Amino acid sequence: MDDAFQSLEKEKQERILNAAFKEFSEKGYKQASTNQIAKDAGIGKGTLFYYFGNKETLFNYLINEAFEIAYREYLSRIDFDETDFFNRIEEMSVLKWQVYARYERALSFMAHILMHSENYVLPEDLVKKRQKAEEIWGSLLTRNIDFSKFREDIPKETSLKFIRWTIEGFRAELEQRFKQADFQDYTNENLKPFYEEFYEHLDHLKKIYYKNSKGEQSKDVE
Amino acid sequence: MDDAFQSLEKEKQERILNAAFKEFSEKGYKQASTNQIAKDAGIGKGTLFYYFGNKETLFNYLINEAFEIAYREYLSRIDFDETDFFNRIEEMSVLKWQVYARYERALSFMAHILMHSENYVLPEDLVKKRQKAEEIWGSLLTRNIDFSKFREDIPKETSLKFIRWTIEGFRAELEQRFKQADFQDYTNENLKPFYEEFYEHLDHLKKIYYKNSKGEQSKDVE
DNA sequence: AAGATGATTGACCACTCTGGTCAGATATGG
DNA sequence: CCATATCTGACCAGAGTGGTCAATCATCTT
Repeated sequence: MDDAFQSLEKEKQERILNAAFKEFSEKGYKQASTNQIAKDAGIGKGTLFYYFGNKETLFNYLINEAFEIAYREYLSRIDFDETDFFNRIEEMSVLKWQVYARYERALSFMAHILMHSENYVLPEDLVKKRQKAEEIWGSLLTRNIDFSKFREDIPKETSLKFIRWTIEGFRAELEQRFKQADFQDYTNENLKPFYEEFYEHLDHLKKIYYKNSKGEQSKDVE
Repeated sequence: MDDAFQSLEKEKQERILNAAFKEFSEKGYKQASTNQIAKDAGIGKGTLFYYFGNKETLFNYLINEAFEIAYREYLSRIDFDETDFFNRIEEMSVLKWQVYARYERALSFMAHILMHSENYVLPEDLVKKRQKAEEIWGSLLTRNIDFSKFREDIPKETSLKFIRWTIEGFRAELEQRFKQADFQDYTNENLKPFYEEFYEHLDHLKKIYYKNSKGEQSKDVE
């Protein structure tokens, strides 16, 4: 059959895709080994080519799949009716962690190809998808946000960048910590302390970048 | 001679080291190709092995060299008598850019091996150097800093992290912009607009994270 | 039970690239 | 002119590459 791969049990599909996501995002297109992918997925090398024909087709399939996931599970779910900046960013972060827990490999793969986009020529039908995704992506933190709450003595765009960078820094630190501690089990239960840390940070950021309408700032000396 | 490499003109040494730095930091130890390094350095493959004997020795030489540079050109030059946090961070950043302009490849290489330290076993004499470097590194933004200037309503460690993350975010954005614009010429003249942007950011951060002794914050509405 | 068809495999292919060697060429200095 | 140090790329065995295919296995139909 032509789409033998589609007819597989979902679990097997996922095993194969994850193996491929992993290999490609770790080594890039050229250095990635189809042998390794097959071995990692627990199937024969011939089977892999039976499904996808050749390396390039597999790669394009992965790109499409990753974009599909990112859109379906993340971008399309943002609630643009939420106008408070910090509520929006909280919603985004929580959603992102959930997606990451479930589709870590796919998202790492996407991050890789976005980061090294110079090296890859996307097939035409994917270019549009990419543009649309980037458009939404870029508007996540700005569309329909109530910026009147922000302090006035710093340009709004600057505040926005600073907040984004701060949260990205926190995310990177978490990733580091997870890696170091061999963190595996991304259940909500296990993540609880990190969520609390995150909310604490959000509170501080709000204190910093929102207007201080109550004038609390001046209780200086301890 | 045994240290034929040391007797070369500095320029040739540097060409070879840079080629090696580049290859190793892009591909990692195993995937890096000695052929590529030789070609990139503009010397015969035999010559490379004449100098270093084998791949591993070359690699260890590079690690040592990178640490040497980081210490000599950066860590040892920080002025710990400067107690103002933002002056300290400004000094560090400027110094880092200078070093980066001159030793980009070596620093990227060091970043790579620090990032993937799980994969590499350092030779014993380097472990000590690494520890010492990390010790200094970790104290750059804390030792002999006057923390009484910071606002009191946010934990000092939190403020510190936030500032670090913000500046790291700015640095990452600059790197991105440079890459996109094929920026090559790291002369002070060319960097000027970016310096100005940086100082502006520093001012804003100071306004944000230092105590607001003059109570300026409340000039709200535009 | 026999046959047919699709799914799966790994040995195999031609080819590229690997780290490393070494006989010979070239440069240097006495 | 020799001796010694420097430098080279053809060459090596081995590993790994993407891709093929005859053979096996599994499932279903008749």
